[in-house]
Order: sequence, then C-alpha cells, then structure tokens
Amino acid sequence: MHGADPPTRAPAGTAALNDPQRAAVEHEAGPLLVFAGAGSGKTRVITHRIARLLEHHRVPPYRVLAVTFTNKAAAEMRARVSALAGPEVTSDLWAGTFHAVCARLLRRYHAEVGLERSFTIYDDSDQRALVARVAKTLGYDDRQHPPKQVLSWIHAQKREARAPGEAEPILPAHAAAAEIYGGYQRALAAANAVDFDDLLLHVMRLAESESPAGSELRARFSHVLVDEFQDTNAVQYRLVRALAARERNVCVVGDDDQSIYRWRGADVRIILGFRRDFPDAAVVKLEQNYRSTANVVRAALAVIEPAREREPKRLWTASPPGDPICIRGVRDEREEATMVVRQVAEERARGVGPRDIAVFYRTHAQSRVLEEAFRGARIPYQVIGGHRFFDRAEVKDLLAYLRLIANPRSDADLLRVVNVPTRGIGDKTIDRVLSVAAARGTSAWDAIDAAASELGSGPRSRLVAFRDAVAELRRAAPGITVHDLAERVLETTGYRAALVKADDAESDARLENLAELLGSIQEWEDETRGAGREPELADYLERVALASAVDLAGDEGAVSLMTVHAAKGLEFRVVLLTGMEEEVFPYRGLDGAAPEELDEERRLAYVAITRARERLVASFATLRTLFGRTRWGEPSRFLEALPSEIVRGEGLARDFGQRRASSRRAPGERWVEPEEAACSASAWGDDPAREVTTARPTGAAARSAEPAEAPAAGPRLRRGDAVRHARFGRGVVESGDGASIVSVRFATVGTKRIDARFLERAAPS
DNA sequence: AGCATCTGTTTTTTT
DNA sequence: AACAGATGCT
Repeated sequence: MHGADPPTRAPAGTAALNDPQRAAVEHEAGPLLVFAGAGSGKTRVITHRIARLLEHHRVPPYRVLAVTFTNKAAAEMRARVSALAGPEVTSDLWAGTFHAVCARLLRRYHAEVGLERSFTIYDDSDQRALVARVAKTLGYDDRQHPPKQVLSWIHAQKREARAPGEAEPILPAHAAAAEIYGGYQRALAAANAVDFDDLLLHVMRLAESESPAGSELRARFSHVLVDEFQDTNAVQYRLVRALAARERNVCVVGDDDQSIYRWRGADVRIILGFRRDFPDAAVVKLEQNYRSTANVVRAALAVIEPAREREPKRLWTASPPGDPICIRGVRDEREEATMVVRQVAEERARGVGPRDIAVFYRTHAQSRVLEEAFRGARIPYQVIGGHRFFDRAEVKDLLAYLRLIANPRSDADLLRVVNVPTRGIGDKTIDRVLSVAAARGTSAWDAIDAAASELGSGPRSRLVAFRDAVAELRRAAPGITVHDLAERVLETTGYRAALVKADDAESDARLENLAELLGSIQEWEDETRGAGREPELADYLERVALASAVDLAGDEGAVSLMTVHAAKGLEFRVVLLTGMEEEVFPYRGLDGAAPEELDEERRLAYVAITRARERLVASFATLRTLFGRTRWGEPSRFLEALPSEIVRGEGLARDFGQRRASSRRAPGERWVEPEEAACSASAWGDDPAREVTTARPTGAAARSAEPAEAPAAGPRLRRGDAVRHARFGRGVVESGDGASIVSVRFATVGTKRIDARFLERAAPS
C-alpha cells in the first residue's frame, strides 16, 4: 500500500479471493461489518466491492461514498478501482477522509449552515490563537485559563457533538471554558471559518436534520463504505449512520486490535453501537494474513494477545517462517541510529529498495538523531510528519495571504499578515480595528472602514492601503492561476522585496522555501488539470488544510522515517522499530499509565509489527536522552513478550529476566555478546568500531553523557539557599529544584542562571 | 517598531 | 533540547 508496489501476494480477480473476502465483496444489500485482521486483504475487499457495485450492480459512481483514513489511501483506492472497473467511472466516486468529504459537501451546503462557499478551515494554531483572543476579550486571564487547555476541552465537547450550551462543566474552570467556547463559535462564524471538528459537525447536524438539505443528504449515497472503522469517533459515526439512513447499504471495515486513536475521541465501542443500530448486519471476519512472514505474524500476536476486550478472532498465515525477529540492544540513541543506518545499507546491498524500508519511533522527538545519522551516511530519507513544511513562517504567511484573498473575513489570516512585511500598522491600529469588530460582532475586515475613521491620517492611510491591496488581489484572483496569484502576492505586498533586501542566510532560506511552495502549487495545478478539473484557489487551500502527513510525503526513492501512528495502513518489506524501551514504548507520560492506555500502546506495537512484510528489526537502548533527560531504559515489555524461538539477537526472554533481576550491572560487564548481537554478521559483525559501540558503558566515567541518577552536579540547591560563586560572590537561589541549572540573585551582578557545579553553599547571611 | 533576550513551556500520538 | 511567547531594551 505504500509506494508503487502492486499487491503481489493475493492474485487479482474475484475468483482469487478467499471465502470470507468473497463473502464481503459479494454481500448484496444491507449493513455489513467486516473485521479485517492486519494484512488480511482489506483494501482488496473494499476495492473489489466498489468495482462490483459499479460494474455488476450498475450503481452510479457518484452515489458511492468511500471514507478512508488518508487522502492518499483514497487516491490509491480510486486507482485500484479504476484498474478493475475502468477509469471513466472513478472520477465521480466520492472517496476521501471524513474531513475532506465533509469539506466538499459543505461547499455545496454552505448556506444551510451559515457559511459562504469560500469558508476557511482553521488549523491548530489558528484555533489556539482564536481561543486566546476570545478569552482575552471576555476578560479571562490566560494563566488561569491556558488557551491550550481550553481548546482541548472545546474539542472534547465537539467530538461528542455538544454545542456551547450543552457542554458539561465538571470543574469550575469549565464554566469559563464554556463561555469561551460560545465566543469561539461566534468568532468562527464571523470569520466565515470552521475548525476540523466543525467540518464534521456541520454536515452531521445537517444530515440528521429534517430540513430539505437533510433529506437530500440522507438520500444522496446508495452505498457508504468506511475503512479503519475502529478509529471512528461519535460524530463520525452519527454522520455515517445518517448518510446511510435511507438505503442502509453501509459497509464498515476495521480491526479493533488496530485502534490507536482513542486519545482523539475514537472509540472502539462504536463497533458495538453499529451492531445495535444495525442488528441485521452481516459479519465477516478476514483472518488470513497475506502480508507478512509467519514469524512476523507470531510476533504481532504475542504482543496483542494480552490486551483486554478484544473481538474474538484468530489471525493466521500460510506464509513460511521467514527471518527471525532481530533484536538489538544498543548503548544509546546515537548508537541506535548508527545501527539503523547500517541495517539500511545492508538491506540496500541486498537489493531492497529504499521505498521498501521504514524506520518507526514512538514520538517525533526521536527522529532527530536518526536524521543526523542518515545525513551523515548520505542515505536519502524522508521524515513523514513532524515539523512540517507548511509550518514555516514564510509559507504560512503566503498561505495566509491566499486565504485572506479567498475569504477576507478570516481574522486569523488578516492578523497574521496585516503588518507583514512591516508597513507601519502597529498594535494600536490593530486594537482599534478589533475593538470595533468586537463591538459590532463582525470580522476585522468588515470593521476596517469604521475603524479607519477613528484613526489619525497616517495609520488610516496605511490601513486603507492594505485593504485596497488585498481587495485588488481579490479582484484579480478569478482571472489568473493560483500560482500566478501567489506570485503576485509576493510582488505587490513587497514580501519578496523585503526578503531580498534583508539579504542574509535566513532570508535566502525563506526565499527558497517560497520558491518551493510556488513549485508545489504549480505541480498541484498541473495534476488537477491532468485529472480534468480546473484548479481553484479554494480547492488548493482545502487540500493544504486537510492533507495528512502521509499525503504530503513525496514518492522519492527514500527511506521513510515516521511515528508508528503515521505508519497505520502502510506496509514495508523491512521495518526498523526503534526505541523499544519501557517508558518510551509503551510510552509513559508523567502520570502512570492507565490500563486502557497501556492496551492502546499494545495495539500501537501491534500496528508497528504488522507493517513488516519480510523483516523486523527492533532496537532498545540502555541509555536514552529524550526531552532533555538521560535515563536508563529497560527493554520494552513488548519485546519480552516475543517467543524466544522466533527471535535472534540478545532479545531472548531469559536475558531480560537476568537483566531485570540485577538492576545494576557489575562494572565492565558486557551484556551484548557480539556474536549474538549480529543478526546478519556481514554488516554489523566485522567492524572495528563495534567494540566501542556495542559494549555497555563501563561505569560512570565511560562517557560524558551520564544518566540522571549520576549527574556530575554541584550541590543540590533549593530556593532560598545561600551560595557562593568564584567570580560573582555571594548570592541567593531564586529558583531551581535540584536541577543542574539554577537561578541565583547575586549582590554584585543581579540575577543569573548558572550551572550548580560552579556554586558552593555559603553560610546563610 | 523591531530586536534581543529571557522566560517559561512543552513532548505522545493528528485531521 | 527546542520552541514559542512575552518582556524589556534600543
């Protein structure tokens, strides 16, 4: 499913489907629930089923809705249906993520929910900024009500389809949050904007309503198919139920073992809800895995089986055992990165293509060391997700201009660019405009004229000039391509000129990024025309707003680095699973993990393992620095769970037992025998550097990177302690709780932040 | 207005 | 360790 690999294992054609697959494909009418184990040919079933609906049952393509987890998956589905049923039918097929499908429907039914057709989709930072602004207007202190927390509470409400008035204030702070929620929704409406949740909520409410649009929506699709159903939230489910209400031809496909998005409102119990709402649903279980070797399947089962509350099922495979699971203990994350790079080089030498190799980690923070190693080894790689291209300031600026042109009422965008580049529109002027807007309940754009009359002539003329510049671009927009519009923005706003004038390394980089953005716009326009549609600004902005990490990944011949979450739905010949230590994976936040959370980690590990077709290499580090903390790590319980007969390397369960038993090893003890550590001796075994890299640190003096337990720290200092510094003299600790850096107020030089090692205790004055 | 600096803050996972 | 946001300074 990743890259251009055709499905090689299960042959094409309906005849080649196995029994349950065929049952799911040929299921005639009415609700259908498919439990699809990892690698069980789920995508085949969905594509064959759609092709059959189109060909055999003569269902018009525009009456089929297929919801996928990423837009890339939708595109692939389209392509595969085309291959089966002919290309002409699939352009009218409705296929996309919940969000993309709803955005498209909203462009049609915008008036019914009080939006203009050109509404803007607010991303995370837009949302947070808006919450902060609303909270401030309502007079709330942002320390007492941090926008981030308020926003996440608002999201929690919206995921349960609760309007501001219906929200449940459990804590006192929630009353404030509820009020902010109300103001937030009003501000969105004034800005002709929606957030991600609104895309779903608006359409759900419409589809459940008795309005003409509601009945139209309920009759619109004769068949609704939902992939990755286990990660559906309450709103998404209600939406599906409503859209399928008329004909009840709803087919949901999922795997409760792969439910990994509880934290954003997905609820496996939705499957129970489905069975309640559609008691007559046919149930099909796809249990044969075609993707992976038997060893990989066994490993995956060993990890998932202890999970509570699983749908009874039995994943099996007819594949040969294949290579054992390779487990590698390394000293720290740097050595892990070295190991990963070598393994990749070895796989490449064996003829495995770069696209067939993936490196997984639990959190994005782990990617940096890996990236450095890849760069050092000059191996092409791409990071999926993480710090995104579209997060860069200059890219956001240009997009903000484009969004403002499409929808001038979008306050978030106006505020972002009104003084970028600097044009003498300062805080005072902006405050004026905002307070007029707030007083009238309009957007900032609509308040400009009224506000301008209250301003002095200088600020007024600058503000009006900005308004006219945007208005002029807006007039020009329909007549030119998106690319040319973006180009014109850079020219007429002076944005490019400002960067050229600055003439330093940073502005050069920014210009390059902008050139890249322009190039990608051009590329998108070419693609869109190639698909026979006229590229429109609104479509482009929507695509940018709703693209997932995987959607944005190029198809270059590069090794992919990604979080396990991003790997969902993908597969690779070789998977390198890094950071397999307790606390890292399973991830343990500050508070101890609840059992449900641990189960989610378990399912996440299951997803990770089942991505591998041929080979799985898992690594753990004795010492890991993450989020600025260096700590000892123990091998993950998910490694311990693996049966020793399918494992090679030093991952045998009894080794773990020994290591557990002796929490502190004897100084100088080697716990990695080189012969054992080498899963394939060729690349890893015969390296002179191995002595250094695989031996565990011999006591505290071995390296400069020390674990938190044995820091080379000065005295443990607390607030109020009197200290002495060689140069600054006497001082008093102002903050710091035993950490190595403390803040000290000196009599001589004022307050300094300083490493505790340079301090000694002094007698209290 | 704009810069620098400092501070606190944050890091699970994302449409 | 890295970042964003805020504050204070020029």
